[in-house]
Amino acid sequence: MSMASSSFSGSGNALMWFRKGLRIHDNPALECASRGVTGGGFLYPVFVIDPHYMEPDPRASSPGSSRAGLNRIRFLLESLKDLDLSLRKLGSRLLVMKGEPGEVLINCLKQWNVEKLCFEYDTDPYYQQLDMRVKDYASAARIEVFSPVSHTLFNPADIIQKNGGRPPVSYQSFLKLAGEPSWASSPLMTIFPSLPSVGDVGSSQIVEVPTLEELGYVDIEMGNELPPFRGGESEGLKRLREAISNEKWVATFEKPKGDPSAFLRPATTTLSPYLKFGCVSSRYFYQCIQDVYTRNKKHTSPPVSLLGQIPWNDNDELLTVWREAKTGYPWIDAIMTQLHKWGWMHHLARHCVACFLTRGDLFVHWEKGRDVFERLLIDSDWAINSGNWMWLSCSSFFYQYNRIYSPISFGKKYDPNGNYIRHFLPILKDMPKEYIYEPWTAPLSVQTKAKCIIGKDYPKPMVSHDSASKDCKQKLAAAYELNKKLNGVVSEEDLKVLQRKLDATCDSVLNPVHSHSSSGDKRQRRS
DNA sequence: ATACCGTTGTACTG
DNA sequence: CAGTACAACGGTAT
Repeated sequence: MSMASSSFSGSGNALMWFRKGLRIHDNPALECASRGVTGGGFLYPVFVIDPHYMEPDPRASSPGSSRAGLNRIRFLLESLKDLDLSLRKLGSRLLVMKGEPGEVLINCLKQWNVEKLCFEYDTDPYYQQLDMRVKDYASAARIEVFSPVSHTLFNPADIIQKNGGRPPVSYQSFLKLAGEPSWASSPLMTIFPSLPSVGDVGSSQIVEVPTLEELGYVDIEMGNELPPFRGGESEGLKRLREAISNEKWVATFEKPKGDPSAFLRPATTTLSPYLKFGCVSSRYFYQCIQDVYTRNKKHTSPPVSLLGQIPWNDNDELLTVWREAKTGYPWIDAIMTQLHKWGWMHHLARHCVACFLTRGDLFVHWEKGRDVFERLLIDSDWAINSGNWMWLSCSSFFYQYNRIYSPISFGKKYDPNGNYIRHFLPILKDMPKEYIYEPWTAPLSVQTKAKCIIGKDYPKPMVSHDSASKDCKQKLAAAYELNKKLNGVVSEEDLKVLQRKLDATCDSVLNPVHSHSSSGDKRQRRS
């Protein structure tokens, strides 16, 4: 059938479904929806509040819903508020509705006589499923669907296709396959003088962007530290402009050299939450950086087969201690506290806690850690988060398992005084810097003076890093060896046998350290 | 088959 | 602060 003839004689109405991509600038779906309105038709900009994502879950391990921590929900609400404001300036508004998104959307399509549906393509498994349902309905109802790839610089499907149907498993091969984005030198900023108006919404229940209280978050402790990130396109673009205004900083930026303990003024752009929700377009961000590179010729440059083959522990107690920031290693616990309070940490800080949970010390499955990050980070993205956990746990992409982050010395080299720890773990704020990374080594008199008795006010280390990390290395070596021997085909039974064998030899995880040895006398090494 | 390389280790030395 | 030894993986190019 012909789309042109149907829209000629039809309503001319279009529906823009916002999920991520909460912005006006460089928004191909919004642009298409706006252009798609014909002959006095209307544009319906919609956001659906999904109770599973937004409503309090009293059984969750920390404030928030079952799927999202409070900080991310707050960020999302702020972003929606800003989007609504921007739409109103253009003569439109955001139509906020509550309910199961698929159901709500299909109902809207029916009621409002929509001929064109536009929404950004999303690779998140949750949206893959939802979008399939909505698309199926739309095609049956002869509604035109436009779902562009605009959240990411590249279409993942293109990369996989170029690689012969398989995802690349090294960063170098990914870079090579990706190349230069096709839109790299075309203008992306869309300036809308105005948007088509919103039509009659019939019997649909439209609400204002809710507050946290209206969503049922009534018991939020006030006076608690708020994350220093306000959601929304306006704030995101402001931060982007600030970041790129220092061209020398942009041109010489080297990610591994950033200071993970910097929190008063973080060492990166901190644009990740804005990119995650699409408040800032990743493509526009890319172009801004390219512009700086053009003006600064000398600049820095950028970097699945093993799933389930590593015999990870299935120990939820270890996971809980890690999640609740009670490992007894101040550097690790401070980072986990920042995760709870801010929903954001420096990427190297994320490395430290991810390594500690998985291949470095506790040997807990990376998926457990991923799920904690997925819920609590305000910038968590399903693919990036999963990929990074595979990377850090040496499950894919990265395999040098002997390179383990020390929960003591890694942080110390950036922040010898321990200011970061003092800020996020105030119980340790009076601990002398000689002991702040290893407070269990402080003499009792020092602990008393610092008003922090280890084992009472702050926990003893849950494991000895020295022996735990040795065990982890041994386990990974055994897993890799088995994997090689069996040519990558490891059965559940093989894994169980390996697990039993390793449990017999490695038991440090069950034996917390009690020694008060100082850091200087652990030099014994044998091979 | 082999050599080289890899987004971001640690600990010691001069 | 740069250079080195340590131990040593899989992917990729030749």
